[in-house]
Amino acid sequence: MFAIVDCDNCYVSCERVFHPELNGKPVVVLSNNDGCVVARSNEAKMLGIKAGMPYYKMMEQHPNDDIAVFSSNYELYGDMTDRVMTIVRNDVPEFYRYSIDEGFCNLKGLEYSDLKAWGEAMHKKIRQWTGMPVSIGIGPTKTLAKVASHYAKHYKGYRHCCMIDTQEKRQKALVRYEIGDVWGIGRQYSARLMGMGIQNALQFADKPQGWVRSVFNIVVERTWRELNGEDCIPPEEMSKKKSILTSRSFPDMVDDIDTLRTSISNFAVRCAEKLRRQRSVAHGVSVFIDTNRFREDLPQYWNSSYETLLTPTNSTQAIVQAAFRCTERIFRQGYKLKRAGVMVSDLLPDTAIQTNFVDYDAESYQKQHRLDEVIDRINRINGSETIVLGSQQYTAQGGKGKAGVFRDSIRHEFRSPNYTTRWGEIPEAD
DNA sequence: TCTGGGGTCCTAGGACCC
DNA sequence: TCTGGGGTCCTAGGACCC
Repeated sequence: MFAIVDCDNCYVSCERVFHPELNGKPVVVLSNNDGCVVARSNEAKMLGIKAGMPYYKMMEQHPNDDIAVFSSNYELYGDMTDRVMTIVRNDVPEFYRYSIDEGFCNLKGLEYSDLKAWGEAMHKKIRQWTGMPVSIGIGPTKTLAKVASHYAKHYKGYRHCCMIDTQEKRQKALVRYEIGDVWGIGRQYSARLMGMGIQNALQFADKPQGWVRSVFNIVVERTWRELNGEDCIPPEEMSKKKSILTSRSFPDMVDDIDTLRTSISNFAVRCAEKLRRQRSVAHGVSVFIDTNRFREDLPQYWNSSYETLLTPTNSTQAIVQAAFRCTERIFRQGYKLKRAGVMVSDLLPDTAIQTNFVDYDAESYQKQHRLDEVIDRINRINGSETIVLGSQQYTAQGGKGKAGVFRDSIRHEFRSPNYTTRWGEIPEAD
């Protein structure tokens, strides 16, 4: 049997831990730049606020509703959810983190204990120790566990834990489950399935396997098998990433290369840090830039550029320089850019670097490596961006540009403090 | 005025090889 | 008029997830 532990309205719940007066009230958390609604409390959902709705539209549509609004604070959410997942990990034979707010447990060996009681106790413990409300679904496959967690979340009677462990329970759960809510069935597939008269998960699961395979593909077929009780999604302990992307939308549009380079530099530095954290090196670096697709009145331009590095690396300097070269190749005068990003790909373990004869210089390589290590350590202890490259802090707009004070150019007007990681710090005092 | 930021896997088709 | 039969690798695009 598998269990999934899933934080309820994760980001909202993190904020509420430090604002208990907001329990029972509508609360939303916004994406970067305070752009879209990315998390909603149940009360906010009941007001009809949709996920992904632009913040300004929410304000237009709800001028008189008393809605608490937070900018996203990933440092806080990351730390809170780490605590939750640690509690679970320490209590089960096998655990893997699936996303920031979910983790799967393999409960093998516990089959003869009362798993439902285990789930209820787990919920209680997490709530007590961290303040985070979670829902727990248990089933013979991960997809069925997901179905179960949906019921745990929406029906009080389950006391935060629902288990599918018999055929009758499976059928009862699936017949009332919309096809589009099934894990692995997204918008496109559910539209097609509905067109064929398949509304709920049981109708889908009852179709012949060969039909599913021939009309769709092996991915959808795998979901079908899971719904029929066959475990076939491999655990994949979120091992190392195969590519790493750092990208942002700009709060204001960018049309000069110096400002763009500053952002690209920041993104490349983040990519290099993430590479080193997972002990990988990258063979490829790419950069993309994009105008604002919502502004049909402005000329549109998007492009990307990729380059292969002679020697795979995770050195900040090498990756920033490659990203700069990519940027030069695609930047065009006269376009207002809204978004850009840096991606490192073709990742390899840092233990197996295939060096290149032409440009490999062991001494400077070692030097750079030690420098990166020291900077990582300082930034880990003192907070990220304690030390930055010169190229990261150019500010054309100037303004707050106190020398040596690096600020990312992201709007987050309603950000809460990093309660659990940096006491006393007031982010974005200005 | 104002619209996020990450990832994964699969498939079809083209280039290229013998 | 009629023009083989395999392979592999890479890429772009499309689907999905959170």
